[in-house]
Amino acid sequence: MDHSYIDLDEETLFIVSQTFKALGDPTRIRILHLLAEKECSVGEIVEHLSLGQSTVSHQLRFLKNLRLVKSRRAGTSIYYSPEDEHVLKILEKTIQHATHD
Amino acid sequence: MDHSYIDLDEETLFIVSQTFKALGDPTRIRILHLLAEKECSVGEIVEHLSLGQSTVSHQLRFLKNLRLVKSRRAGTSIYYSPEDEHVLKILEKTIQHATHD
DNA sequence: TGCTAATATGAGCATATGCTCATATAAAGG
DNA sequence: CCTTTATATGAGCATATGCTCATATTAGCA
Repeated sequence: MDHSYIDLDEETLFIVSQTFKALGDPTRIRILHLLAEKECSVGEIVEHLSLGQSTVSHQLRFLKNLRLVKSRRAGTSIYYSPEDEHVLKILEKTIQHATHD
Repeated sequence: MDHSYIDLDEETLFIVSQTFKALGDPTRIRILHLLAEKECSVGEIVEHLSLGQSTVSHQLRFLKNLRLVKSRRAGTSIYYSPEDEHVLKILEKTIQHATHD
């Protein structure tokens, strides 16, 4: 029997699974897809997507911890935008794929 | 305020999130990554990845329901291989991305 | 037809996830 | 400073997820 297959190391596995987990939730997909179109404040996300303020804040923290979004302050508002181009492209391509099939 | 943004429809959201959820688990990533290299029977997956037989069977059913893998019978063994090229490419690219950075 | 090997399935359990409610923090303006 | 507006955070709860154990199913073979 052949045992030459080299498994993925634990760190790679962790990074990759975390990344896809981030994309595996409808709320986060909606947020990222919106931010792909334009930078938004928390309040704008809440309005556009009809979500609770707390929900959005929690999910943004999640996405920020994974460096998928970044933020900047403008007065009392905080504006979010995508940070990881690679992940964003994957998301948008998969949405295209799901839509046009 | 501008409300012209068009949200993703529910079905697209479901398909996309399900797809990424499938890739969001280390065990399934390992299985798919192995199958990307070569078609394997359930027993071979169990051996290569040191997983429980039941665990592998359950995850394969999950992946098959999403049409990410297909199977063929050969005697008492059942051989699995990837079915969705698009998803497989995304996985492999993301692994590359995580590895070489 | 029994027996064995390979795979599938269901129940049960522990942990993870995502939401809501309430409250905390932070900045701007009077 | 004090209030208002915007955002963040923590606790609690319901559901989802992934594993293990036991058992069922299926195909090959004596």
